[in-house]
Amino acid sequence: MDAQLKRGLLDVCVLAAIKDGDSYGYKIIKDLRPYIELSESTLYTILKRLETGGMLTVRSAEHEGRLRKYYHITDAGMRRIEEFRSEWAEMISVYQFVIKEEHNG
Amino acid sequence: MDAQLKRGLLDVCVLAAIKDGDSYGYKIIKDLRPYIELSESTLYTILKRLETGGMLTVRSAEHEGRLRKYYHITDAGMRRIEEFRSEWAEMISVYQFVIKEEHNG
DNA sequence: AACACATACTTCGTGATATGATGTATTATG
DNA sequence: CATAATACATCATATCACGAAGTATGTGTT
Repeated sequence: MDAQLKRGLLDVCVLAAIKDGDSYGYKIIKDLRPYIELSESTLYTILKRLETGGMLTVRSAEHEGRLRKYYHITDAGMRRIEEFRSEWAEMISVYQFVIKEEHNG
Repeated sequence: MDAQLKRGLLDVCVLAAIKDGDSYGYKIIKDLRPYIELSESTLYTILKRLETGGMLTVRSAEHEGRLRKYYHITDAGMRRIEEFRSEWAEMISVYQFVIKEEHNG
């Protein structure tokens, strides 16, 4: 997908990936892969931003010797997803304007 | 609308604004206003980028003493709009993932 | 005449951000 | 024992939207 189009979706996709249960970086990337591709550097940047913005909280846990950081969505994060629903309506209106055909007789 | 969400739409909106007839900067802003808000500095940046990318051509003309630069969409520009239609399908799939509800019994 | 406002395009600096490259460390697989 | 997969971290870079400020002309108001 076009890099610019992705920009508005990434944050909310990451939130959606943890909204039904805590998850961690590597898993989030794999879960999102069917819908949207993102690299590790991109994801960790996003996770940091979402944490700073109070959209999620982090907890470190050891899993089979390896460190894992589990991300948990907050109320603000859930509200962000709801907000996206409203924004989608605007998106549709823009989409329809873009693909609108002129009447040619 | 969210600034990041706009990013993927702006280029294609500007193309759509000239696809049914040549237009100029100030008019494009007004025509797009009901759908998406953009400032002059943003628009002229976009127009320059689209010109460089071969999506449109420019022609200067005087209109009542004032300079106007009319923008004309190219075949590549039209193809960009068609491409957006395909991207939209991906967008919908992302949207559905984001708003999907878990089955809670 | 003086002033505000709309039209019309231009340039500059800044902040946000996606991404590749690179690094560290452990476990699993052949 | 080498390779891949897992897992997180940091840095430099390029793209880009946008506010601010500037130049210039026409229109409307008092």
